[in-house]
Amino acid sequence: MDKNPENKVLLSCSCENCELKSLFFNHFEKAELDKICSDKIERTYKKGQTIFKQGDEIKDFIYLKSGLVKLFRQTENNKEQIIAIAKPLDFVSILGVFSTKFFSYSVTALEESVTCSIDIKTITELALSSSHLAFNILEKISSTTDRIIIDMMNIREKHLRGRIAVILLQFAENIYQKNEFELPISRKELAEYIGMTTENVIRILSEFRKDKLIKINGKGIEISDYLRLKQIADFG
Amino acid sequence: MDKNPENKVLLSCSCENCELKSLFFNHFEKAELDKICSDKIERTYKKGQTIFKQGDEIKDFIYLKSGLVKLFRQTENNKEQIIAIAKPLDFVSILGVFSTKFFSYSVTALEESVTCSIDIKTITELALSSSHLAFNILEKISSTTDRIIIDMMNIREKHLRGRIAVILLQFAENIYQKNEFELPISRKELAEYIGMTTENVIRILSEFRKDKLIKINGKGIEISDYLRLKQIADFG
DNA sequence: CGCGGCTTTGATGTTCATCAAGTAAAGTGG
DNA sequence: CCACTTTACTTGATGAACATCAAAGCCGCG
Repeated sequence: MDKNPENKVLLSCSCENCELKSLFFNHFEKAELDKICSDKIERTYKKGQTIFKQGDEIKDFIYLKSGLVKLFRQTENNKEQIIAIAKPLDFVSILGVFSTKFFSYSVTALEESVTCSIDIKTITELALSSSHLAFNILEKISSTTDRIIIDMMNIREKHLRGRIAVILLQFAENIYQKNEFELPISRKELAEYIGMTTENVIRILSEFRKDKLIKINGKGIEISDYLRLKQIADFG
Repeated sequence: MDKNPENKVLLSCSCENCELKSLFFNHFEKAELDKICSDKIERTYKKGQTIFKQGDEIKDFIYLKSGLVKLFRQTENNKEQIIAIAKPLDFVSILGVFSTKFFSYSVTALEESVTCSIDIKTITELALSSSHLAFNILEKISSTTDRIIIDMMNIREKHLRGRIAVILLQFAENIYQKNEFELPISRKELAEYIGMTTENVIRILSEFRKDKLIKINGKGIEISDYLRLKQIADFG
């Protein structure tokens, strides 16, 4: 490639300010950074828009710059299951991204979101030429999928009240870092996330409200009694 | 390949014949192979023996040369959950192996098994110096954890009969490649694997026997009506 | 407007866990 | 090797947890 004045190139593609860079690109050679910078594509999605669909060919390696998205899959019986919710700086393409040709799940935006895509061939080539990059990707993808597995096993052993409590605390602690937040998903999606029915999600949220554990205002949730909710989450 | 006098060194540590080598060590430099060869430790475990325990420090990168092992974890409520069953050439250290200091799960042998361990520092150094190795480990670990996630989600949406059917077919197809096999785990462990009670595992196995889907002889299972079992597994 | 999707509550039935009790098998120490 | 203990296996009865069905109010959107 031709050598443009370096500053200009970097600034023009805005990678210089990308928070993700510090996360795992910190071992990059200048040349690699330039390559990614010139190849990467930023895309903005409105709430509800599809980023990719189950069955789509895997062309890009994608991560989330800002916003919130859900990863979900369609079962044989045509029901949807939410696999995970990704927040800024999470990788969105995790499952099978380097080992299969097609996505086994879909991703849609839960709020206005910005993704950054790098051609899968480019990132593969770079990973094959930079062991640090490969290793950092390995670390990041592994810890993400590990988290998913452990969370799923934790949820599985709990009764419905425990599941709801766990998921509310997850939103409060992991995603919003606040005791008061707007649920980014519907009751139906909540049900698909933790393996129960919509009706029971609603019923148990109402119970929690009556028991003064939380306040509900549509999608707005406020955790009023953190300790008791925590107890229920841990099995009470 | 190259038939030089150094073959002797390779033969002496027996890596030459290790099937795993072809799986992901195929890009190794000679020096790397020698390093692994001299550092690796093979260990034999009898049925029931512990390979490592939840909470142990992660000192080694471990894969299974022969035999069969179970990966399981202890929940807060002191119950055991089986995460996966690993067969020869599977990695045994998958969750958190490069991102945490302590194992979040235990591994025990279900039958006489041989593992090969490589010091975690050694493999990390090698991965950091060989992008091919790092990339191959990434591919292998990812596809293993992906498989676990998808299987868990498939199991979750099924009724108990479907779960048992799925798991029996998994043993027949993935592990033994035979319609007749000895269950390597107890009814209790089967229950811990697919999230149900021991009693119901037994009940449903008995139902399947009465319905002439399978034959049971203690731990011996024979699948008599593959098609109907498959239908139940896929939801029938 | 009215339509479809989301939400809510109640009533009903099914699936499943729990409890109990007995048999078989497998490990243990004298 | 046998008595002993423990662990695994099995079946039935019961009740709790949960899904399903039904009906009505709500909200956003074309």
